[in-house]
Amino acid sequence: MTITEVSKKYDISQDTLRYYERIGLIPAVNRTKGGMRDYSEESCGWIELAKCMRSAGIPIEALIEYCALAQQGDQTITARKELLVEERTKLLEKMEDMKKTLDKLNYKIDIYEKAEVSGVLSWEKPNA
Amino acid sequence: MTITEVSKKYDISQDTLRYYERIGLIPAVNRTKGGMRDYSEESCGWIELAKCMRSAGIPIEALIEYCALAQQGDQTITARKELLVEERTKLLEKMEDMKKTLDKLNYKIDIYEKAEVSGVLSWEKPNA
DNA sequence: TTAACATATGGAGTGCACTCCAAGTCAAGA
DNA sequence: TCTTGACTTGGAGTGCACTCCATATGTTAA
Repeated sequence: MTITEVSKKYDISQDTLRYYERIGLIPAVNRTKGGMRDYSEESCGWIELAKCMRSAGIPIEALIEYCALAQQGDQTITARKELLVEERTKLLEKMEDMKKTLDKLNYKIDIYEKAEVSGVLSWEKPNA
Repeated sequence: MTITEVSKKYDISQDTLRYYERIGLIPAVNRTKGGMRDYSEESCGWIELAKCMRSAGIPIEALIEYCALAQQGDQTITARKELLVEERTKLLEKMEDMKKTLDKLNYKIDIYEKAEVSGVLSWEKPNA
């Protein structure tokens, strides 16, 4: 696959794809004789993984380390697992924060909806 | 309350507290005759709200707009509600992304745990 | 009063994650 | 072959959200 195809398939800019490869967030991509990138099935797998992890805010640093470990073979299985467990813990914490914020948002939206009917907001607490 | 007290109470740096006020993410804080900040109960409510919203990644821009609207009185109730609804939608989308990532993380961790026992990882798919 | 410390301001600097650009190379159709 | 457009690299620039700094002024205990 060309970079244009991969870019469209995963909705990631070509600049970002090149950037990810340059910093080692994904392993080096195969090239044609001319030097153009030719994404294999496996490269696409890495792109998909990168997109998924980044969409959840997993830091670039952690993903670079994961990629480096993965390229060192089976003796890094434990290290990789620990890295993922650590990121999972952080992710769970973030999700809890977001749940709390969601509750607050729901509460405030509810108040505003009632206020739209009654016309006043005097009973709103700023920190509710 | 002094800025030091508020900083400790909400675990936000004094720099960040001043920054939030300067950019209008919270309304102006009362001052003593000498010009020092004297946080009221209401100011603390705003700080708490800011902390909660920011911890979920709600962008600064949106919070500045919300704060500006809130200071204009009851005629901005609908606008404020719409702003919150929009942010809630984005938050929900982010939470879904995170859920997907969590599932993938769980799946991969599970694979690594099994591999630790069997000693090989040959059956791992990169994009699983 | 005076030393020591807290707080004020405006502006510069940082870290992260892209994103854009210039200059050159490769590839495919007329 | 020539033109057009896709692709290459290294490096500079951007946007967001702080974070730090220098200098000055306020506050408090001795």
